[in-house]
Amino acid sequence: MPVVAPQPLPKIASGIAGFDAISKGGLPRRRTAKRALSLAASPVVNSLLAAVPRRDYERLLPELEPVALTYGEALYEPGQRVRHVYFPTDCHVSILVMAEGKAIEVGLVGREGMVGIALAMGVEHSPVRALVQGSGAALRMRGDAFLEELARCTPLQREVQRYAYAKLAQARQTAACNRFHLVEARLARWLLMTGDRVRSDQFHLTHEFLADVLGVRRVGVTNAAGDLQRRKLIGYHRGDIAILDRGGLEAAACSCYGIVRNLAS
Amino acid sequence: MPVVAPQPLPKIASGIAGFDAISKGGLPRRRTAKRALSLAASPVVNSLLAAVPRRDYERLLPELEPVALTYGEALYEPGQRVRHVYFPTDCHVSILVMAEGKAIEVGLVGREGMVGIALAMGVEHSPVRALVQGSGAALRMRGDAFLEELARCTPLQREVQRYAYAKLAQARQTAACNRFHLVEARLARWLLMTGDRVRSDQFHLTHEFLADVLGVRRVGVTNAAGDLQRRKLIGYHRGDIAILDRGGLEAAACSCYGIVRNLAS
DNA sequence: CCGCGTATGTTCGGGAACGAACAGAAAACA
DNA sequence: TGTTTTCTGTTCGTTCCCGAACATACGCGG
Repeated sequence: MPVVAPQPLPKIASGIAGFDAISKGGLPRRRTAKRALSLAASPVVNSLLAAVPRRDYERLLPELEPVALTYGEALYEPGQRVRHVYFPTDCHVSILVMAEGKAIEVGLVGREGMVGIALAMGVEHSPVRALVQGSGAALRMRGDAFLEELARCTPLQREVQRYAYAKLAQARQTAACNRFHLVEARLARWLLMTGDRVRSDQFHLTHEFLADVLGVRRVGVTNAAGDLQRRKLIGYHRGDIAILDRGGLEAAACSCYGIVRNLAS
Repeated sequence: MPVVAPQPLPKIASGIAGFDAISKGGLPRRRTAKRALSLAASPVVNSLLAAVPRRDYERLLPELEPVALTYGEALYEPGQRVRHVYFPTDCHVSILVMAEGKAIEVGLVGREGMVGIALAMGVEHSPVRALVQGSGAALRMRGDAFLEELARCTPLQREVQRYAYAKLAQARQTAACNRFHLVEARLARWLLMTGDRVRSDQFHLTHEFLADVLGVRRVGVTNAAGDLQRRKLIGYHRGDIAILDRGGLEAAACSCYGIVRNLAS
């Protein structure tokens, strides 16, 4: 079976590792992000939460539960009721549409966004699968608490809505991309996007997993990746992928990379 | 050139034709739709507007300008500022993503929705092209007036948000569909969806136009359509398309048809 | 250090769609 | 009426990707 099987529920972070590891990162902060509020003695590293004014944030804080998400964990399954929303702080999550046993990625969420927009838009059941793709920390919140806060806090509402629209635009671009672009270009785009999310040029991903998110055969990934490697754009070894030549990889990727990145604004 | 060239601005309806033609239709009304308010002496036939309570609606009415949209007219071009939102009452509009000279449809809007969600979500410039695909009547509203009303009217806000999420889900499903399904199945789905929008089994569309919305060559459409015709599922003649066997066509279409229809709820 | 699971590489035949080009036929127009 | 435009049908060689199957290589646990 290609995609990792669903697992029980996310475990509580066993040591909030990663939280302070990020704080030194050069994340371009949002306007309201200069507060240094203490959640485990670290600043707010999720862009959406960073939009919440200090006063509101303090009320909201006890509702935010730090969790450690691990590779392969499914946060939502299609048709399931959405009980929690997640704000990644140091991990990223794939949004997958399932069709006839196959899967394909239609969105990617990192610390710039949230998982569970459906709730914010008045929809209680997720039509998609949300799969943790890069292990790490996130903040989890109960659905009803989130909705309450959303109703109360206009800045958060604004940010969430803009983010939701970015997701829409991203999904639309992906629809076009899936139709027009070759596997190799799509692979390159996807590696770049993942690199952006993990803020590193190295990460761990098997061809099998890549085949799933791209909606192609594993062999298709092997060929495309092999070609990229021959051209010294990437290197990999048993799942350890490294971006060697970012510029070259961007040239190999389709224009959708730049378009989607700009959409996220 | 495949897609019809952009045109100036929509003209004002020269005789509000179509408005009363619809009123007898058996549209499944929304819960709040039993009011019989008079806009050109006819009830509200747009589902989103139907969510507006009577009191708010009366204030909103003068802002709604009836316009006649004609086939091929572009309501938005990519990158353009969104000045108006449109509520189709008796027409439908394609949302297209442009990529390298080619186009592909990523959404379809009829009387169940609106064109210009971007504005409602806090985004001022449309990343997509909105092309009138079935001529007919719509209600147009200035962007700022719409935003004002949105802020004031919670029921409208709710409906618009749910609709926006439906659009997101639709775009995602389309992304998967574009990747996995054959031209013939996608064509069948698309004909069914259009039939739903125009509430008829007959409409006018050339192969050339179909090729554009499906993102394939015209020849691809000719072949697929020829096959569907041979199987007596559809009939056509120089752009006049008729669905002959709806059940059969649904069988020929991919499951995305049912999925997307249910999402629209 | 052996074996087995996981990850990657390679091959083969086949099908769907592509780009390009041309032909016929119906409608629109002059 | 004849001419032009629009719409549809058909062909050809090519490319990309598919499904299936098999071969190798690494690394962990016994």
